[in-house]
Amino acid sequence: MDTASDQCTTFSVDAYMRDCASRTVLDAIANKWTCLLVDALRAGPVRFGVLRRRLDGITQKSLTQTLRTLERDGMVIRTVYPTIPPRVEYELSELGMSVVSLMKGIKHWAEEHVPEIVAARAAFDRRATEEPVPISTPTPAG
Amino acid sequence: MDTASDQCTTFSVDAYMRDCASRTVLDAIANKWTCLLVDALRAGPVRFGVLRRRLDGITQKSLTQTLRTLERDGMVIRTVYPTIPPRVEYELSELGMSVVSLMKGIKHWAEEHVPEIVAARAAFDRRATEEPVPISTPTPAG
DNA sequence: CAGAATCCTCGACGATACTG
DNA sequence: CAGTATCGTCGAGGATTCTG
Repeated sequence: MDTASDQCTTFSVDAYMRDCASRTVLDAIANKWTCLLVDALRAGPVRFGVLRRRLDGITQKSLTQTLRTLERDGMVIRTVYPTIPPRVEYELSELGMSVVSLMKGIKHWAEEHVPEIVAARAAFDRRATEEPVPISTPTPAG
Repeated sequence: MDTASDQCTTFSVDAYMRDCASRTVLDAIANKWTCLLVDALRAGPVRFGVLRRRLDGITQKSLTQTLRTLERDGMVIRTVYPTIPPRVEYELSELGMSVVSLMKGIKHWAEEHVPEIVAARAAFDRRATEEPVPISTPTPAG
């Protein structure tokens, strides 16, 4: 995507996997929980337990993992209050806020075009099911 | 993301997995080859073999699969010319063109912010490595 | 040429149990 | 409360072989 943005020549996979900025972003946000998590953090600092309840169905492991990854990516700030019992708060960094904007763009595109996608899938599956293999349909091609 | 876009209350995972438009889009384009493939199709109709050579490193299986998925999603149009040897051409539909726009937005955000992400990762990893577990470092907090 | 079919690996994610 | 540790599943994607 970066390698051949102007010209469509030959792609180098290795270079792509290393250098393509879009891949980095996609890999960072396309995970199962990342988008929901970022969304759940928009309103401000939240404690771990609250997040877990907010993202109904997430595992502690997945939540910890996703948060850790986002923290490593500089999108989430983790603050530990050394009290008993422990208390940890998570909030979006500036970069994290920017991710919200990015996701807003994706969401906008999605709401505009997902219906077409759904329709296309339905049509495709219908064709695949109904069409009992048109063996001899001599369509006089142009 | 859709379910709780205004209010951050409780998410229903099931509803999210079913209904969230953003998830549909992310799942559709975040695959390993999809972005590169769409990019490789931008210039116009291309034959299978050309695509395979253009996406250096892709397997026939992965290429076929990715193309089939994109076709099912209504983003790619597949045209078969019943000649011998067979000849199949792939091109972007209008929806596919729209995906290019979407990816352009993602790419823009990426080029703007990936450096920060990379830096954050480096800093995080450095901290994790160097810091030899500060067992008894009585830092007079505050 | 443009695939279909098969086998295999590997990482994401869930379930469960334990802890400071 | 906020995790860590361990095990198990499941699907994406690669490698290889075969075909109309």
